[in-house]
Amino acid sequence: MTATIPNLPSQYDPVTTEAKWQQYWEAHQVFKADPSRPGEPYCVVIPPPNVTGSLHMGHAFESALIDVLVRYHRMIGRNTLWLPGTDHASIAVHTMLEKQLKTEGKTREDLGREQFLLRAQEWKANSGGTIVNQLRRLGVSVDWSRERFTLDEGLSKAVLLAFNQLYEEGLIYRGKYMVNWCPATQSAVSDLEVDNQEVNGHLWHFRYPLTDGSGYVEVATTRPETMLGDTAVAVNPNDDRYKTLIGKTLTLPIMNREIPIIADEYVDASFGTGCVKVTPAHDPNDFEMGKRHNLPMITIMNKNGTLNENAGEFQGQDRFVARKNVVAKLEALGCLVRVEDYKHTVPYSDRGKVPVEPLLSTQWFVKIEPLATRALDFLDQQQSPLFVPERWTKVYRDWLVSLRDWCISRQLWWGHQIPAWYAVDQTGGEITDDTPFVVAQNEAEAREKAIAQFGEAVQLQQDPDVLDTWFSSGLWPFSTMGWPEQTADLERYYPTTTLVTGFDIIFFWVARMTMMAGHFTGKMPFQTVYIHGLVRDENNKKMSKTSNNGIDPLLLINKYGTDALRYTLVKEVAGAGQDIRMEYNRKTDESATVEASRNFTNKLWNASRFVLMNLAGATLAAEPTLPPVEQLEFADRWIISRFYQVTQQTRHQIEHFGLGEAAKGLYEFIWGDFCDWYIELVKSRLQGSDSQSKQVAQQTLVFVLEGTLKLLHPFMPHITEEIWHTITQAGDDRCLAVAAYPEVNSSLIDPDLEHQFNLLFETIRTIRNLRAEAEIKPGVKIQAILQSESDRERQILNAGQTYICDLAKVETLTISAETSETTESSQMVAGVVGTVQVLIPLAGVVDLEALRTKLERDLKKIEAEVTSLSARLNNPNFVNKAPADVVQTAQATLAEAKKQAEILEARLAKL
RNA sequence: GGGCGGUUAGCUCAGCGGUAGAGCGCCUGCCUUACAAGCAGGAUGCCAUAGGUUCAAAUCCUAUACUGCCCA
Repeated sequence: MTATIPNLPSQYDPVTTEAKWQQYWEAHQVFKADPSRPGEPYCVVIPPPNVTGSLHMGHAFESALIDVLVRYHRMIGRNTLWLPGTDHASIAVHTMLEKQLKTEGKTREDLGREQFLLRAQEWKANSGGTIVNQLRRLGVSVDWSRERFTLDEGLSKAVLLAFNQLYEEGLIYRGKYMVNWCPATQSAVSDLEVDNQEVNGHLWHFRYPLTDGSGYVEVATTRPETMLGDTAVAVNPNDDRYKTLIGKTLTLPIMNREIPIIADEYVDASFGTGCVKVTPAHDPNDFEMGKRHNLPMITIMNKNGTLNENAGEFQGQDRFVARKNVVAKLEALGCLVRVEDYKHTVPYSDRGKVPVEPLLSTQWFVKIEPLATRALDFLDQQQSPLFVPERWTKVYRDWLVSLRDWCISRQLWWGHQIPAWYAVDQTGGEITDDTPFVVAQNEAEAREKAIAQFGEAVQLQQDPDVLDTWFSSGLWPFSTMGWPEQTADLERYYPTTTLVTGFDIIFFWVARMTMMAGHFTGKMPFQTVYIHGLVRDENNKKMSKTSNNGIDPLLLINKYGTDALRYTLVKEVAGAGQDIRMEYNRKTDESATVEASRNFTNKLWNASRFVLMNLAGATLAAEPTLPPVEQLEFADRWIISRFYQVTQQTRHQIEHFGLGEAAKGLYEFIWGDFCDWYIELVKSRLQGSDSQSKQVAQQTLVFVLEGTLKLLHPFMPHITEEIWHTITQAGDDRCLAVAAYPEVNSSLIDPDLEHQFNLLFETIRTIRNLRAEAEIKPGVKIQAILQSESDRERQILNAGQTYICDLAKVETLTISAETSETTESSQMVAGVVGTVQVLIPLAGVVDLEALRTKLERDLKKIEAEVTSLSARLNNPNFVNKAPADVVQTAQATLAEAKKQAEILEARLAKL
């Protein structure tokens, strides 16, 4: 459309280019979804990062994967929405703020709930945008106009409704159960927030005397202080050693409490002495046993981890101090038998980083079984959702089968406050375990309900606790689209198409979403769950905050560019679901793998420069087209065939989540086929005088380059957008991000042609190799003789004559069927490709010994091939049982190898 | 203890029934007017070990070893 050919700067500059296009896409609302537009919907919701977090390699990796999928589907015409947002990370923010307060010598109680929340909001306002802005630097194609936050008004409404509905259906209940108590954050945490760590501890053996003075039993424990709360000792009913003791009582040392010896199947007779102390209020298994045997449940601990009044003389001591003191006391009483070193697992609080205490406490729970059953039905009857890779299905399934009820209350302030109001006037103005309550969507409704139940004078107080963050995250795929309102978005984009997330979050998040979605929407929230691995550091360690081994993606982005980093991450993911390792030098902030990708961007940049620099006299079309097919030359047809092949492969790979393979395929096409071969093949035409040939080459270059930019765009959005605008002279109104992805034109795919080119390339390589070995200077033009008895080979070589001459620097090329007098000479170096004998005459000295060595080496290789192939073909089992085409290929290969051996032998004979 | 991965060139990893590949690194020669972040050529592997299935195994099966992860 213009005669002025723009020029690109000599080096690609990612920093300014990337910022430019990120601003452009956002300003032009390129990724804003419109439910009223046509096209099959393609929708992804972002796995919401913590609002207060900052970008780490995991986000970069996951976002890169999602962006490839989303950009691809947008380009193939799907009505696409990628919805971004963040979650409020209740415990993380809470502990962070408490730490901050501590440095000021304050507690949250000093501040009060209102002030504390103000502070939290302030903090969120200041640092909450960090991760979102960092995500922008990845160039993700999200719809920012739909950004959501789990504490938003809309999402909070969804949480309220969900809670109320589940409560009314009897799926949420309040009760006194054993929970994981984190003394550091002083909150209950769910089973999932507990991390079992192996520690080198001790096993203390104690002696408890029988009350009747007839002896004693020996018990062992890793937590001696809990003995203060023991209310029984249990043995296995089939354990002959203790059968006679069942029903007798013991006197608990220190506390001098009389406790029974009970029989319970739970006890493993082969472990330790076969006698187990039972502390129902401080151990989950003991709790169950206590319930079975109606044992008293004595809580000996305060919520901050110190012992309470039930611990007698140890009251007020921290649990670990008390542990030492209890042991000392038992020793003084003569009840300590022995102490052994013992490796065992201790549950730690994920957030608090201290051992959790199993504690009997009143909390809110979600009854999981009906929800899990629903999700399981979807999985078993409709294979929904589909996991990629498939093996994660089992992980997901096993989890749903073995779920325990979900403790959802947290004794924290930052989050969704539990919508339950207590009639505190009924219990002396305080919330106790027995205070009656109503559950409602708001205080007014609660009052109405409460008045109906308790009369006008009722005094209400809302539950001070908040909900587990995952309760709101579980609603994410539909709450973000406006649920419970029937919005256009919900109608159009829900259920979402694909969820992309790490396997570490299948339990936390994926299962909770499917359970919640199954219950509230009657559908699975996504069709496919694409599970990726984790990013590991250079020592193969998982990157995490606690190990402090994270690599800041922004450092790499600043150094190599977003496209290079993204491409590296995607390329590495070939074996889907596999962890990827980041190779990285912490001293220099360099990464060889990212550098390689950066080099690739530069290669693409310079190939594009080359194309533009050679368009003199040509016009740039807004939509490049192919030259008329009949004008296409040999090489043009070849690159076009390759282009459509790679188009087909790329589309297929992306559709099947083979993102790494797709990325690698494009790399090979661009660097190998397009740059190393096609550009080199057309250089002489571009400088030549045949104007039609020149024009066809120009047009083909532009066509293939433009199509390739489209193919590559989902992987490297910025550089492709930049180059595309230059070569298509697109104005502000068009952009590559919403251009149509190339379609496959299979009529132009020509495998036979590609084979022919392989022979040409091999011939060129052989000549180059011979030149190098003969130490012919790179600039020197030479004479070459190609001799083959095969008509077809000669035909191909003839068609590619100029290519061979150009690329192998051959001045005089002779292609013949027969050996001639000149070829009989020993004054030439020789090689073989296919059944073509490649000969380069050397005026003067040929190092005959060197040549002989080379030929013998080649011959040896080929003879080995002949031997193995012959052996195979002489085996009747192979010929009879192997598929015909395999046998045929083997025969053809053998024939060729024999011919090659023959040629080499003849050559050797001439020396 | 149960489950799931991984083990292929010096390094990072592809390949997953037809006889081994890439990038980086290494060696040699080149500033050939797109690119030295580059070009051309080259070397390098008992595909962890042992059995088995098959005409044929890096590839499928069974053990073993080492290694990582998840769950108790």
